[in-house]
Amino acid sequence: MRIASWNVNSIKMRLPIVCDWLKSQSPDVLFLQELKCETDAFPLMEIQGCGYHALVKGQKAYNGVAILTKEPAVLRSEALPNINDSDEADTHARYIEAEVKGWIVASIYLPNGNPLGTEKFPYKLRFMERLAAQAKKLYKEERPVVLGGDYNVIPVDADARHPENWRNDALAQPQSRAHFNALLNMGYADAFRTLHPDEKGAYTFWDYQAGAWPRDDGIRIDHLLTSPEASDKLLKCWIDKHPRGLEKASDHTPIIADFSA
DNA sequence: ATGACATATGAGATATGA
Repeated sequence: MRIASWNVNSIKMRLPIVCDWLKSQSPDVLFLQELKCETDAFPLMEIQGCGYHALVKGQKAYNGVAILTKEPAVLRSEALPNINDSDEADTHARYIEAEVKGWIVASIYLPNGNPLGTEKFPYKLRFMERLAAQAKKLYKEERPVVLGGDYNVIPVDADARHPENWRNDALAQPQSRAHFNALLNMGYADAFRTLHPDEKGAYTFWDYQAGAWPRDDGIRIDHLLTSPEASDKLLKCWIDKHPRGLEKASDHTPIIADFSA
């Protein structure tokens, strides 16, 4: 079982790169984020032409998530539940959950949360609370679960080339990290860190601006979190930097994990 | 340094990203 995640920053702009990557890496499951198109505008025919099924939760202009699978998948959810009935409905397309080959998988586009001091940061933290509640529910099913996506969290300073540049950023705030750690503390594993505990310079995002990519000024914010039943099967986890160097690249690059059976 | 890039929207600038 090969499961990957990639924030493509517009599926329409990235379609040729994504199709090439599907053919070369042949993942069983690929989580996509930042589709930036409505569900009906998703290039379904082209993806099917690459040999994949797609479950899509789109939205006009922003956000948008999908789960691509070789085998047909069954949709489980298109949004995180609210914790309190009084909470207003979340209109952002940031979560989609499915079952495929006995695995529970979810593609997550966690809010960025910047700038601090605006309503965007508490929205990020509330979203993370709702994610934790859903993660706990899935954990109790005692099945292989992979929660993958753009978490928009730099877990520790070692996950940034220049951590000092992120001190006042929502991605590295103690509250953001605490919510991320809550997922680990309830028993999910950060697949990449589990297999590469001391590796430095492992990044999944490089800004378009100021030559961040050629200077390797990156951060690790795309993660695959695995339940114990999935962690037990984890064989390999790596970041494929190649797509970030292509013409018309996304600012994120894929993270991939291989599991036994 | 609220800038540089990139993308979507809509048809010119503005919102969003991280």
